[in-house]
Amino acid sequence: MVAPPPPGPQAGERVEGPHLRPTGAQAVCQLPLRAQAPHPVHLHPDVHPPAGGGAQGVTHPRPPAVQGEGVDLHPDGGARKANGLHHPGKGLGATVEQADRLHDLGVYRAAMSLPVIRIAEAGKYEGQDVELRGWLYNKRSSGKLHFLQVRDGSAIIQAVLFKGDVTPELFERADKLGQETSLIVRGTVKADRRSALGFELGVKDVQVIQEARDYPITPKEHGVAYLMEHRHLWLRSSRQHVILRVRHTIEKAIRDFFDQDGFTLVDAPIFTPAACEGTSTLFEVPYFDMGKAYLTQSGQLYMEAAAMAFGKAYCFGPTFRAEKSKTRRHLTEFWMVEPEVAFMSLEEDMVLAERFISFIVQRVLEKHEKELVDVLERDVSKLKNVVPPFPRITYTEAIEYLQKAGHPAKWGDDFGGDEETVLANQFDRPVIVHRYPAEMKAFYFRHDPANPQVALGMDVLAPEGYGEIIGGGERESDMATLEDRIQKHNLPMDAFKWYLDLRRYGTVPHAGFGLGVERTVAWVCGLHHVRETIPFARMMERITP
RNA sequence: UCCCCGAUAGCUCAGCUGGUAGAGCAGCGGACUGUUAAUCCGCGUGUCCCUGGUUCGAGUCCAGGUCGGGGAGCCA
Repeated sequence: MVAPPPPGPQAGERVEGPHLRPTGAQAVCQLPLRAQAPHPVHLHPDVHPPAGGGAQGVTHPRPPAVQGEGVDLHPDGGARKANGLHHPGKGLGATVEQADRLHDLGVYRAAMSLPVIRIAEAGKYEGQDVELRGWLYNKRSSGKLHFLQVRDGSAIIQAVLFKGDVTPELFERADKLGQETSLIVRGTVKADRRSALGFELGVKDVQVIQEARDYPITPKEHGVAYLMEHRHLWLRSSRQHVILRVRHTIEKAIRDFFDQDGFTLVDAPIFTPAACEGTSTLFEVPYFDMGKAYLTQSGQLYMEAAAMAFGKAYCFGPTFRAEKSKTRRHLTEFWMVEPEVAFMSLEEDMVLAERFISFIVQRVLEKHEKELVDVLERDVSKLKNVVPPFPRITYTEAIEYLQKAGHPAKWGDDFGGDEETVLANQFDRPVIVHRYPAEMKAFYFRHDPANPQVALGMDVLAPEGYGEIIGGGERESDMATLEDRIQKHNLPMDAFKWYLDLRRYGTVPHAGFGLGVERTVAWVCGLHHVRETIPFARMMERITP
């Protein structure tokens, strides 16, 4: 738990406007608008393949202003209200139209032999004419030239229009395009030191796919609540783009780590018959004639079965908690990865956890150090420390330390957020706290043979106040002991029959842990709140978008 | 469930001890051949969250409600 001086942006944080997002140029639901009499070299063969959806009537070459059914085309930006923004598909056979569009694009490419490239690889095409497909991120102008910032999901490039290089119609039109207008740009890649990317595009031609108006996320500040309402668009912003790419890298690193280490991915079920641990509040769902089922709060028990089958196994999936927690580190739906290993002790579990976390963090640094610094303003020196071994202290030592530091903690209490932060702040990398009072832990933890008062469990606390990112430990492998615990915890023995079978048929010592993906991403990125670490956050009072 | 804070223009906010609201940005029109949240000139914008109360008069004070933000407990 955490309640610390938030490292990242504060509660009232503002976030930038523009956006980013991958995906190819597709799903075009609006007829393209084209510059009249385009650049001589790059004439638009405004010839659609025999328009199957002839309803559009847009098969004529270069109409001055074509009116289709429900769709008006405007050669300039003057008549935007009529520009069909609000009825994209009206009167269109969308499928046919899309097909035409894609076919159409193919014709252009073939006819002009222009490579269609992603912006991130623009450097490979210096001096060449290329085609980019994307969205207008922002624009500026200065009299006789316009600067269009175009993004395609891979990066942003500045496309420069000189008045003398394009038709007057196109030049005027370009100045009126709204943010997030989808477009295709053709031009020459040029090296330029003034560009963040190192390259610019000298524009020869712009083809508008759909003209966007009044995009809600402007290049100015917005509140978090507003941005969360527009999460589906907020994903396009450069900040969100970095965060979700780091999440992607972390998820890939998780899979790579376990894959390289001989683990088998075994997916755990989402519907479960009862509370696995008997602790948290779960989401109930009706389940045919069998009464109620619950959304999983952990795949661990199933991973114990998997570990007995595969030796080393892990699951990686969503987890659900119905607790009414309104904090910056809680979601009702979050992702957790849970490895479980046969013949593994608590000590080895801690070694696995520190190797695992270090691997993830170093992988993120390899791939995203520049973005972490430039966009998220993360102090990466604190991440570079994250290498084994991690400091380890027992719960009892932690309590003693807190008491010396003047906290009213006593043995048997769980740590509050403040205490966790105080502990974590003593170290320059994650700290492992182990051997908690047995009573605080779930029934399946093995108790320490040297001191039955404590369970062989461990938590990994992230630095800088991010709190618990891993919880795990060694499981009870003795059947009689386990049966006894299930009874004492008042859990339904029936539901654990299969679980006890794991002890009946070839039981072995085993251990594992669970790592919360969102908290890990929040820590690595230095974010204030976990809601930014998942594409569409589910929280107590938010289920849309 | 409990505690604290907030709600004013499309967005972000200001609005003092009560006198019927105003900045920046966005939008629109114009200027500018190197802009980087471009700049400069001009234009428009309001159920001041809702209901009731106090008052000559409420954005402002009071009560209740709604919605949002943060925290506690619990967890990853």
